[in-house]
Amino acid sequence: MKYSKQRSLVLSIVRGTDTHPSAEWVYEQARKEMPSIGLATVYRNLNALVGAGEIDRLTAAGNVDRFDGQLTEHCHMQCIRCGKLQDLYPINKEDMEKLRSVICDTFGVGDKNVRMGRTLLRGVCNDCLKSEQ
Amino acid sequence: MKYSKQRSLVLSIVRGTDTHPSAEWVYEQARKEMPSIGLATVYRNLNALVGAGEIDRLTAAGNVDRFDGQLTEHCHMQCIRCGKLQDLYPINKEDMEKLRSVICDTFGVGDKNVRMGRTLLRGVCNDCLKSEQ
DNA sequence: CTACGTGCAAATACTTTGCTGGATT
DNA sequence: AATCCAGCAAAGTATTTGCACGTAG
Repeated sequence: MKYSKQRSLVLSIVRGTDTHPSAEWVYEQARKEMPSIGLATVYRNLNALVGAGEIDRLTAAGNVDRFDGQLTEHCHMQCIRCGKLQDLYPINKEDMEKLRSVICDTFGVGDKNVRMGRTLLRGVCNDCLKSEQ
Repeated sequence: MKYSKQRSLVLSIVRGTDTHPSAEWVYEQARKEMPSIGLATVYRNLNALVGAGEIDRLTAAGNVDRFDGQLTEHCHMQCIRCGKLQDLYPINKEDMEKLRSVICDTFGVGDKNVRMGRTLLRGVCNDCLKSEQ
């Protein structure tokens, strides 16, 4: 893949944050550095980088697509009340493997079918649990 | 909530299939029974039924929103190659509870934070595994 | 040098909204 | 009777695409 200035910039922006940025946000950041960049270019590069496995795409109900450039494997969780996305890192790194095998056993699917780092857990976040009293 | 003829029809269509229909598909089915129904009405009713907890919304990368009216708790899995969605039912019903507690332990979140039936597992389906050789 | 990337504007796809009249409780 | 719902058309939002030019490898 050719790494144009624009593509490198988009990648470094997504890698440089853990806020799960939207395309629009990446575009705004990119314009600070390169005012002539176009929104379509940002979209095209986000798609190209997802395709190349350099970043991940997070698609979740009520949200525009978001992107994640963090390299260490982790899950995401979305609150079904407020829609908020958060990162979930396993307490012990090796537990991610164990978790996968429990999931595969539970549903009777093969170990190679599940990618924990791409999985979206959903539930109710602590803030929303509190306000539901 | 008032149950108009249109709303009841939309509900029965979503309840009557396990194919995770899109709004468009529900609309086409609904028109067979009630040709005057409008697409906006279908969207409004799908949203109302999701809000009332009568059906679930499935949002996944590369797909339009889909809906699920199946009442027994199950997970969904999306293939990260072809995008296909499938239902995952636990081999033993009570394993869903055990699975949830393993997940919560792994990430150090509370038991009430996770709703398995709303969670989207992701990975590679058997068909795609095969064709990747 | 050539394939691929860019910026712009227009197009697309899906979903929501405003309005006026109609149905439900 | 009062409130909520329907149908239609128009608007909105997020994202993609066509095209002529530019640039990385």
